[in-house]
Amino acid sequence: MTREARARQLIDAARAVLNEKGYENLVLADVAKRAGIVEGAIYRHFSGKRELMITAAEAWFEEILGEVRPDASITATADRLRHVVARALTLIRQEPALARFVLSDVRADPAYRTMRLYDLNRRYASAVMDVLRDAVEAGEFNDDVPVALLRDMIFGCIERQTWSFLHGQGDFPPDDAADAIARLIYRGMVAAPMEAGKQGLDGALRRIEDVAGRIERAAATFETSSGP
Amino acid sequence: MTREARARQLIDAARAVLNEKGYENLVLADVAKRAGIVEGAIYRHFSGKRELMITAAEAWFEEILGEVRPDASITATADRLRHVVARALTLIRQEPALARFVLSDVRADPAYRTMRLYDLNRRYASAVMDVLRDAVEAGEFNDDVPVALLRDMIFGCIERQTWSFLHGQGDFPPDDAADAIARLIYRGMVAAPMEAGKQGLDGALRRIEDVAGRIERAAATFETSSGP
Amino acid sequence: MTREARARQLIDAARAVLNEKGYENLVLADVAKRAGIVEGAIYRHFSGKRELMITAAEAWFEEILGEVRPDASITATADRLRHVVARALTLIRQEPALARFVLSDVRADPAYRTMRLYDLNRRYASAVMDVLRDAVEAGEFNDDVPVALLRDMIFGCIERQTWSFLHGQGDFPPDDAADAIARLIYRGMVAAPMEAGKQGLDGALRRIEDVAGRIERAAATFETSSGP
Amino acid sequence: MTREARARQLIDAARAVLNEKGYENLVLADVAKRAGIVEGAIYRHFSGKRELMITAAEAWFEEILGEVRPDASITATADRLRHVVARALTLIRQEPALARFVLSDVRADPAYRTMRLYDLNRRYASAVMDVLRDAVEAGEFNDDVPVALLRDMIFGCIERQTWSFLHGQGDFPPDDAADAIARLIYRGMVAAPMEAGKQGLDGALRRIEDVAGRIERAAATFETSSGP
DNA sequence: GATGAATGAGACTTCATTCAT
DNA sequence: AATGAATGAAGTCTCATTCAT
Repeated sequence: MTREARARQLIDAARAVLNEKGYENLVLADVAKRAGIVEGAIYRHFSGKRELMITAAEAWFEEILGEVRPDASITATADRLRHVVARALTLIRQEPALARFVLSDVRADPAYRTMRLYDLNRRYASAVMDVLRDAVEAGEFNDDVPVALLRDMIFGCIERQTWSFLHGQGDFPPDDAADAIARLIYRGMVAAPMEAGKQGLDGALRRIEDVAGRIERAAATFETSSGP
Repeated sequence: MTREARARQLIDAARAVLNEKGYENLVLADVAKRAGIVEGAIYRHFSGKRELMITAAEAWFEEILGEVRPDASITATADRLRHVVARALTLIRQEPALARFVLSDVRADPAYRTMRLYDLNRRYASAVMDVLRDAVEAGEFNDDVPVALLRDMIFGCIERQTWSFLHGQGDFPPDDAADAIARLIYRGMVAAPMEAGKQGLDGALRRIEDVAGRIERAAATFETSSGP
Repeated sequence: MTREARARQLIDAARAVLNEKGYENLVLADVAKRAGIVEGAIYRHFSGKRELMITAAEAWFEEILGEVRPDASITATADRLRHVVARALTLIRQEPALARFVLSDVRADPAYRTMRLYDLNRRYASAVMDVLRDAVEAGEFNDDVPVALLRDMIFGCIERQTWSFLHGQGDFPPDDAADAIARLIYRGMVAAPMEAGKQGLDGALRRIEDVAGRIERAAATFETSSGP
Repeated sequence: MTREARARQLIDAARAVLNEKGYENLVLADVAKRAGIVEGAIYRHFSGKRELMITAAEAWFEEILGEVRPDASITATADRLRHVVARALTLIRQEPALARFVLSDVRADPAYRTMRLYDLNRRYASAVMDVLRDAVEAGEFNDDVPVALLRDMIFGCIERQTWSFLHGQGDFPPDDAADAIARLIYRGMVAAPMEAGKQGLDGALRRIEDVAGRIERAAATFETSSGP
C-alpha cells in the first residue's frame, strides 16, 4: 500500500471513528484498528493525534470546496441564500463530528489564524458571507445587523439542528430547515418598507382617535349642560 | 458542616472549576481542593463525577428559574423577545462551560429525556418559546417556520456569539447582540408584512369609519341640542 | 504509610534501581515495583520521572552534607587534601549512578544554575575547593594552575576510578587512591620547589661555611698547641 | 556503491548524528536519513544499532591511531607529556559524543575486555602510558603513584573539561589545559631531586656538623690537657 | 542490496474511583 | 463523614527491528 493510500485510509478511519464516538472519546487505538494497522504506525504518517484530526478536517474541507459549483443561474438573494444554507446544512449533517472538531476545538487553538484550516474555513463560509454582503451592498438588506451576526445565526442554527437531529431530538429535514432559515433571514433583513408605512398609519390613526375621543367627551358635556 | 452545605460547596466548586478550566480539563482533584476536602470525600455525596456535574447543572438551572420574574409590563412581542434573548445571552455568558456541558454532553445521554435536567432545560427555554408561541397564536408571527427552529436559531446564535467571545475572537456586547437577534427574528417572523400591512389598512379603515360614526353621532348631538 | 515515608521509600527505590541499571535504563515500573506500589502512585509524590530523580539526588546531597564534620585538628594542606579526597571518593563510590546523573544529566539542564542541586553541589564541592583556595592564598600552592582545573582533575580522576571499579576493572582501594591523588596534587602544586631547594642550598652553604670556620678555628687550636 | 563505501557512509552518518544529538537522542532514522538510505537497509551492514555504533567507535580509534607519528625529536618527559595530553584533549574535543559512548557505554559491556575496542582503546591510551612508564622506569618519576591512577587523572580531567565546555560552563582552551595538566602531573611525579638532594645535603651536613662538633670538643680537650 | 511500511514492546503519564484507617 | 494513599485501566507516543516487495 502506498504512502498516500495509507494516509488516506487513516484519514478515513479517523473520520469514521470521529463520527461514531465524538472527538473526546476518539482514541487512536480505534483509528488504527479500523485502518488495519497498529497504533504506532500512525506516527509514520502524522506527528500525533491532533495532526491526524486536523489533516482529516482539511481533507474534508477540500472535498467540500472541490465540489463547489457556483450556480450562476441563481441570482435572486432569497434563492441564493436558500441554496447556500441548504448546502451547508447538508455538509455538516454528513460530518457533524468533524464540523464540531473544527468549530469547537481547532478554533480555540491560539495558532488557529495561521493554520490552513482557517483559510479553508473562511473559503467555505464565504459562500454564505458573499450572499449576505452582496445583499447589504445592493441595499436589498438592511445594514443595521452585522453580517457576522447573521453568519453566526445561520451556522449556529445549523449546528444546533444538526446536533439535535443526531441525538434523536426530532426530525431534521434539511430542505425544509434550509427553507425556513433562509426565509427568516431574508424577511428579517430585507429593507422593510411596509413596517415604516404601517407605523406611520398607526400614529396617524392614534391621533385621529384622540381627536374623536375629545370630540365625544365635549359632545357629552354639551348634552348634559344644555339638556332639554 | 451539614450534609447539604457540603454538597452545595462541592457544587459551587465544580461550577467554578468548570468555568476556569473547561469541561475537558476538569479533574475532580481540582474540585475537591477548591471545596476544601479530599477527592475521596466527593463519593460520600455523589455517585461519581458525572452525577456531580449533572447536579451542578441542575442547581444552575434552578437558580436561573428562581430568578425569573415575568415582567407583566412588557407586552409588545418585540420587547418581550429582546428581553428574553438578552437574558439568555447574559446567563450563558456567565456560565458558558456549564451551558456547554448541558448542551453538548448531557443532551447526548440516551436517558436525557428522562432526566430532571431535561425538564429544567425546557422550563428555561420556555421563556423564549412562550414568546414565540404567543406571537404565532396571536397571528402576529407567521406559522410557516416551526418555533423549534426559531429556538435553535436563537440559541445557536447565542452559543456561537458566546463561544467566539470566550476565545478572544472579537468583542461581544450582550445588549447589542440581543437587540440584533430579536430585531431580526421579529422582522423575519412578523406575520406576512404584505398581508399584515393590508390587514392593518383594513383595520385602520374600519377604525376610521368607527371614528367617523362617533363623530357623526357627536355632531348629531350638537345639532339636536342647538336645534332651531 | 505516611506521605513522607512513602516518598522516602520511592527515593530509596529510585536510588537502588539507578545503581543497578544506570540512569538510561531506569524505568519507573522498576522503581514502583521495588517500592511496592503501582506506577501511577509515583505521581502522587512527584511530578514525573525527572523530579523523582532530582529529589533523590537532593536527598543524597543532603545526607552527605549533613554528615560533614569539618575536622579542625587537620590543618596541614596535604592532610586536608587527602581527607576531602578520600571522603569524596567514598561517597561517589557508594552512589555512582546518582553522581553520574547529577554530573552528566542535571548539569546539562538549562535551568541547572537555578536549581537547588546546583547549590548543594557547590556546597559539596566546596570542601575540596576550600582546601585548594586556602593553599593558593597562603602561597603554599602555585597560582599558575586554575583551581577549577584542579577540581576537575580530582573529580575527573575520582569518577574514572569509581567507574572502572564498578565495572569490574581492577580493584579500587579508596584510601590508597586518595593518598595517591592528594600526594600528586600536593607535590605538583606546592609552591616553587626550585626556590625551596635553592633556599635549602643557601642555608646549607651558610652552615657549611660556619662549620668550616669552626674547623679552621679548631685546626688553629691544634696548630697552636702543638707548635714547634 | 560498494559494500564498503556504504558501510563507511553509515559510520560517518552515525558519527555526525552522535555529535549533533548526543548518544541518548540518537535514533537510527536520523542516521539512515543522513546516509541517504532507509532505516531497514542498515541491517544489511550491521546487526543492529549497537554494532553500528561500536564499529563507528572502532573506525574513530583507527583513524586516530593511524595519524599517530611518534615525534622522536621530543625527548624530554615534560614535553612528551604535554604533547600527548594536548593530543588526547584535542581528539576528545572533536568527538566528545563518541568518546562518551566508549567511555560510558561500551566499557560497561561485560564482554568489553574481549572486544576489539578494548585493544584499540589500550593502544590509544598507550601513548600516554608509555610516557608515564618510561619516566618511572628511568627513575625520573616516583614510583609511589600507580601509572593507572595517573592515566585516570589525565583522562578524567580531560573528560570533565570537555564535558563542561560543551555545556557552556566556562571556556576550554585545549593548549592551556594541556599545559596545566602536564605541568601538574610532571611536577607532582618527578622524582623530587631537590627534595632528595636537600635531604642528602641535610644528612651530609649533619654528619659534618657532627664531626666539626667532635673536633671542637677534641680541640678543647686538647687545649685544656696540653695547656701551658 | 534496497525499500519503507509495519510491527510490537514498552515508556511515561493521567485520573476516576476504591478502601483501610 | 472524612482522609488520602493506592489502584488500574487507559491514553499518547517512541523506536529498534522485521519482512514482503
